[in-house]
Amino acid sequence: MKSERNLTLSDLAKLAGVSTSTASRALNNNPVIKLATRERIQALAKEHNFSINAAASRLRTQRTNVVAVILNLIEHTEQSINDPFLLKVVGDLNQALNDKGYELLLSNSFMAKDDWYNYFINSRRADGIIVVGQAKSEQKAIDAAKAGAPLVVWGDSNTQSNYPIIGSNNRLGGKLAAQHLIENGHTRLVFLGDTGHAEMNERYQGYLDAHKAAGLTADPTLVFPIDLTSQAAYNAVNETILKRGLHFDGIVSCSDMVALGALKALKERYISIPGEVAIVGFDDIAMAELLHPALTTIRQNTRDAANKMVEQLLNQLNGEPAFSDVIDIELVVRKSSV
Amino acid sequence: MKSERNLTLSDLAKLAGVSTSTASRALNNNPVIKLATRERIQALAKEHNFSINAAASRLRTQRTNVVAVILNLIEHTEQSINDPFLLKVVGDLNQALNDKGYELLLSNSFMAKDDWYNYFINSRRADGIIVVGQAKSEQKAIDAAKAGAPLVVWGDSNTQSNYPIIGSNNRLGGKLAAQHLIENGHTRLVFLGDTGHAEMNERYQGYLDAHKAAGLTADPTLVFPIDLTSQAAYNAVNETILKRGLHFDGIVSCSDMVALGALKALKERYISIPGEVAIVGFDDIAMAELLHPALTTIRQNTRDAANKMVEQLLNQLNGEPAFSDVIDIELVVRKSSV
DNA sequence: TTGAAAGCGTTACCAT
DNA sequence: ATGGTAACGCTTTCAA
Repeated sequence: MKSERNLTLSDLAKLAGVSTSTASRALNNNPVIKLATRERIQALAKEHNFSINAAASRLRTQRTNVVAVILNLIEHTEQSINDPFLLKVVGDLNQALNDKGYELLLSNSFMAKDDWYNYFINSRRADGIIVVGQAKSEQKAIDAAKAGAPLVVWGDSNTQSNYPIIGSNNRLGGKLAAQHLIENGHTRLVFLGDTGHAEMNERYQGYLDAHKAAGLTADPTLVFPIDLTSQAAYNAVNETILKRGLHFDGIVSCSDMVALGALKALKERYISIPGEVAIVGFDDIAMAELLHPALTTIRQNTRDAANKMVEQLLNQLNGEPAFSDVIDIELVVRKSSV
Repeated sequence: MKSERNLTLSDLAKLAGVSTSTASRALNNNPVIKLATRERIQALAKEHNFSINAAASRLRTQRTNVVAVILNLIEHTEQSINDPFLLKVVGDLNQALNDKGYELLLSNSFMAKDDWYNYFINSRRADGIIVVGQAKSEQKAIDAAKAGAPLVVWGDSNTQSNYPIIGSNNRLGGKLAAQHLIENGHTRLVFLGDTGHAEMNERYQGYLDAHKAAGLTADPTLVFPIDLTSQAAYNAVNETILKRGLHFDGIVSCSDMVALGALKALKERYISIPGEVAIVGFDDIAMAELLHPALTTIRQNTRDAANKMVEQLLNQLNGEPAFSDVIDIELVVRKSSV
C-alpha cells in the first residue's frame, strides 16, 4: 500500500537478525554467505515484498544494468519510425538484453540529446549504447565512441569505424536478389534504394555483382535513390513509368516496405506480377508473406543480430575487445518473383 | 576520454569557486541563484562536458523521471509483437514522455517480472507504468495499482478498474465500420475478432448497433473469435469458405493486420474486392493505404492517446486524481470498401 | 544570495 | 561466515 514507508535493506536485515552487509550479500547470492542464511533472507525479502533500491545500488556500484537503444531515424522521413523491421529489431534486442540481465532504455535520434556519451553514459543512465540504423551521418556515434562510450551500431559492418558494427551481409543480399531475378529471365532490374547510404550501397554492389556474374551490364538509369519509405517507392515507380513507359522487368528493393510501395504502383496499372515485373524485397517482415502476391525477399536474421550486438556490447563493458560482425541472410522465394 | 576520472558536482563547484549547493541550484535553474551565476556555471558545465549523475540524483530525490512501458503481449501468439500498431503507440509514447521530461524504459509482459509494483516502482527503476494492450487477464495491472503503482493502461475504457484506462471509442469504431458496409449494400458481415477480449467486444457491440440501426439482424455464425494475427484471419476465412462457400459479402476486422490476412485469403480465390466482399480494417497503420486495394479502416489517434496516457500518469505522480478517457476515432474510406 | 552539512540506501573494504 | 563503517554524488534544510 502507498502509506507504509518503504522497507530498506537495513530494515530487512534487522528483521532477519543479521547485519546489512550480510543481507546485501545474501540477496546478491554471494557464496561467502552460508546457504541456509542466504535462503532465509531471500525468503524474508519475498515475504515482505522487498526490492533493492536500484538508484542506491547504481550509485554505489557505478553500474546501471541498463542499455540505451537509440533508433537512428533519418530526418525528414518520419515514415521510417513506422517500419515494422525496426520494431522487430527492438523486440529482439529487448529479449537479448533481458537474457543477460539488462534493461532497455528506448530513445531515438530526434529526442536523444546531441551528446550521447554525456547524456547516457557520463550521467550513469545506462552502461552502454546500441544504435539501430546507420544514418548517413554517423558523427554522433563516432563522437560517443571517441569519448569512451561502450557502443555497438547496427549497420554496414564494412564501414570503417571506431566502434563495432553488426549488420547483415548486405552485398550478398543484393546479389542473391538480383541473381534470382536474372535466373528467372528478368534482366532490366530497377534498384530501389539510396546508394549514398552505406547499407544500401552494399546491396547495390551485390546487385552489380549479380549482373557481372551473368555477363550483363547494369543500366545506371535504373537506380532510383529514394528514401526508405513506401511512399517514396510508390512515387518513383509511378513517375518513371509515366516518363519512360514500362522499361524494366524486375525490381530489387531495399526494404519490404519499399517493395510494398512499388507493388502498389504496379498493381494500380494492372501490370502483372511477376509476369511483367518481378519484385524482391528486403527484411522479411511479417507482412511479406501476406501480401498478394506474397513477397519474395531477403530475410535478415534479427534474432541472431540482436544477440551478437549485445555480446559485443558486453565485451566492451568487460574491458574485452569487441568486433564488427556479419549476419547471415537468406533468399526467401515467394510468388512475387516466380 | 576513458581515463580521466569523472567530474563531480563538487569538482565543478570548485572550478567555479562556489559551493556545491550553489552549483546544484544553478544547474537546476533555481531562480534563487543570481542569473549571472547560473549562466556562468551552466556554461562551465557544458565546457567540461559535465552531466549530473542520475543515480545519485535519483537516490537523493526519490524520483527517476523514467516511465516503464510494458507491452502486454498475449501469450502463445508471438505475432502480436510484430503488429506495427504497437510500434506506433510506443513511438508516440516516447515522444509524449520526452516532451514532459521523462524517459521510456521498455519492457514486455513476457519479460517483466510478475510483480510490477515491486520490480519497477518499489525498486525505484521508474516513477510510473504505462501498459499497452489490455490482455484478457489484467491481474498484474490490478495488483500493481492496488499496491500503489502510478499506472495507466491502454485498452477498453469502459472496463471497471482501479486504474485509468485510455482507449479508442471502440464501440463507435465497430459501428462506423459496419454501418459503412451496410450503407454500401453489404449485409452479411463477418466479424473477425475475439469477443472475449474487452476492446474487441466493444467493437462487436458497435457492429451489432449498426445492424440494429439498419433494421438488420446480425448472424451470430459470422463471428469468428480469432487471435489478433494475420495468420489466424487468413486461416479462418479460408476455412469458412471451404466449408460454407462464399456466404458473406463484407468483413469487419479487428485490426489492419487481421484485415490483411483476410484480404490475402480472398485474393487467392479471386474474389473481387470490394465487389463480392468489402472489407474494413482497424488502426490505420501506415501500410493500410498501400495495400491493393487500399484498405478502408478505422483510424486510431495514437498521438492523442499517448498524450492522454502520459497526462493521466503525471496526474497520479502529482497526487491528483486520474481518470479513464476515450479517444476519438474516424472512418477512413479507401478502395477496399467502395 | 550563498554555504555547511546531513542523508538518500546500497555495497565493499577491512576486521574479527 | 558475519559485522562495522565509509563512501558513492547528489539535493535540500537550516543557517548566515
